[in-house]
Amino acid sequence: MRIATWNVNSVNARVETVVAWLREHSPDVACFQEIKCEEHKFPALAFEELGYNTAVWGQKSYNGVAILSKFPIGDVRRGLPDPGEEEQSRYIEAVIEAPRPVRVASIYLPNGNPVDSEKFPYKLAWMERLRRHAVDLLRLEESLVLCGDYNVIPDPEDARNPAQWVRDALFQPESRAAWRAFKGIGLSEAHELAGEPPGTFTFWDYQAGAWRRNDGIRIDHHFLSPQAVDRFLGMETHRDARDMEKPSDHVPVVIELTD
DNA sequence: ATGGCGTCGGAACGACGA
Repeated sequence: MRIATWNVNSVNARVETVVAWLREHSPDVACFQEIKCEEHKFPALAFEELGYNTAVWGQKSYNGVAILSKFPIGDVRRGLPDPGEEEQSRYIEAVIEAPRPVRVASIYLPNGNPVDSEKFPYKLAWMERLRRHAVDLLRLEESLVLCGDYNVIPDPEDARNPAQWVRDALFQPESRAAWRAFKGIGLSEAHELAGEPPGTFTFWDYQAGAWRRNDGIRIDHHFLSPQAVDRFLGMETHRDARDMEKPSDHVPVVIELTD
């Protein structure tokens, strides 16, 4: 089973690009982030025509996450426990009802910039909520894949030019520590399991020729429970997608598990 | 160098992204 994560940067602005990529690569599951629309404006039909079921948690203009699956989708959860009053659409989880099921979450972690604003503590608090929920999920002892745009650059080797990120929320010591604490509850990172080399980036800014200069960062991650690690076969970071017509600024990352 | 570039809402340009 192949499971993709992709921050699509508006699913409606990008639908032709996204459909073209799905048609070519046909992952069993695709987790989207930043769909930037409410559920009634999600182009479900375009994906159903490719054989996907969909589960969506959207909001107007910003954020929004979705899960596409060629298998039936069950046990959908929208949002983390303990939501605030105006909870942003950043987390959706579901069970992919394959012969050997996998619980999958599509995660759009807050950016947190600027660091001296209320957005940075919001990011850190959200990461702690995610960590606590993941502890509960691990107790289920299932095949579990928590993937998405984590908006964290884990290590200097995950940026072409780490110095330009030192004042950025994505590379703050607190963000990186929260990322390690999350991983430390007993999750494994696909990037490490696959032995991807340094310089495997997943995001390049639209601005200033970042793609042309390969000025990228690695911020889109898959985390696996021990039961999913046992099924891990490999991964692909789809760098070529950054050269598609009307590309997202992120590229898809795909892991493969045994069926 | 906080700008570039892209998207949204709503009909100009500010908010937001990373």
